[in-house]
Amino acid sequence: MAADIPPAETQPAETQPAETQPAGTQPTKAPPAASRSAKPLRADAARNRAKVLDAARDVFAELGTGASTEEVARRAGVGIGTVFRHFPTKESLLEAVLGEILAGFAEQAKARTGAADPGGAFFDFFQLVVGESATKNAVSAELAGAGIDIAAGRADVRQELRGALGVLLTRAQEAGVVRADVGLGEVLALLAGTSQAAGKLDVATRARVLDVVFDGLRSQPS
Amino acid sequence: MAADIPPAETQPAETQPAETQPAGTQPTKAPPAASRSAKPLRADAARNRAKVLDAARDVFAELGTGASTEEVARRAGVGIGTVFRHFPTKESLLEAVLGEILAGFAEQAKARTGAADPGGAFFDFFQLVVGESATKNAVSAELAGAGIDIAAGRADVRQELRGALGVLLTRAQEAGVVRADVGLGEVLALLAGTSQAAGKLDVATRARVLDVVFDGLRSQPS
DNA sequence: TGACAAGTGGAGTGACGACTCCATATTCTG
DNA sequence: CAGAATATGGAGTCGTCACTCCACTTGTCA
Repeated sequence: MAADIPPAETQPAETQPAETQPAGTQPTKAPPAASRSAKPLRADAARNRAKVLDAARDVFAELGTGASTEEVARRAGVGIGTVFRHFPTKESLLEAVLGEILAGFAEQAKARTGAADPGGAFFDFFQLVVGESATKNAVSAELAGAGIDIAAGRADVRQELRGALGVLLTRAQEAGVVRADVGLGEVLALLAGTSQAAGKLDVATRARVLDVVFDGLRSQPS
Repeated sequence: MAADIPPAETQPAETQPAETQPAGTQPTKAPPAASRSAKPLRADAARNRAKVLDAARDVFAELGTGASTEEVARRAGVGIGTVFRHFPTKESLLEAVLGEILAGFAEQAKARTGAADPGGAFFDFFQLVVGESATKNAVSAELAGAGIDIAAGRADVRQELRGALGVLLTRAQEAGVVRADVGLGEVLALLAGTSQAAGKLDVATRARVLDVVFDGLRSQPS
């Protein structure tokens, strides 16, 4: 479960190299990157784009989303002009970063949809997200807060996440592990809130908080 | 002190959009809180200070803490100079607003410390804070997030809140209603996280989220 | 009531941030 | 390898914001 979010894969021009999809992932929404229609992007350009995205993730995580674009450029080792060439707006940069993070989560969720132990898969994923968010602090704060609206452009990614998490949740409920009266909305809220709070907690406290939330989510005997 | 808890708010919500108030408007809480020891403060000055604080609360709640000081001045119906006379720094303004909110919570918590039903008092307070925060949205986001550090100056108020909540928690635990293995830190994190998440939830979902958290906090039979 | 301290408003200042422009550099194509 | 297409960096523009300054108004007190 120590699966990191792969920071690689910045170039969306290709379809998933390999997907661990044990069962029934329909090609319904198959081409996720299809809409990136136009240009092949020159080699150095692609490289720089990736550098910027990487730097942006770090900078925003560290300094908050209020960090200046210039700081991102500096950290990426490129000029501001380059940053703006790839992301015409600071907002679009934020959106891209957020999108990448969400995509990572979505992938992790999907990888678990076929797990033998639905309850374990659900809680495991929940914990993973909270853990990740604790590190990426500021970004996830934004993720949990207003930032998620900013990322409205990545509606596709959000849908993907919601879908996968929905499956995880349903299966866990069908297995009788998670109480039946919570929906995706509640789980997402809990996930966001817990992630948000986890950021400034030590591991032990975080574990106890998670324990409380998990207990609340479990099917009650009564 | 074991009196009834008035459903009253932290502050009477007499929000009026008008900026130039007609004669006969009672400013909320003319003499600012308490222990403002030093200066006698002229009558109109006190009035303006209150207007600014009020406006600031609204503005920051509505537009986020990024809202400009000028907007606060406008909303309060005073000049920017006046705002800065009372709060020499934007940060100090934020601090004052946050301090007021926290003080309100602390008061509510204290009012419940002697309640006959410790469990009820604890959960009731928790719910109250979450509900308030949902309205005051942006401010509480800040409260839950980095903003709480900004308000470091109001350490006294924070301590007060912690103290009162601590009593509430302990009593609820002694009554066997709340599980014994959570501490103030966990509760505060849960409170902050839930408040944060509650902001953009409809009432029904919010209620269900609270239900989950409360169940998690309750003493487990196992 | 008059005089003085306290308070006020808002134009002005300096800093900083997002975003533009373009001369120059790098990659690609035939 | 030449030329076209693309991409780059960073100085410069424009707007906004926190905060200052001070001529003027208002409250207070003898």
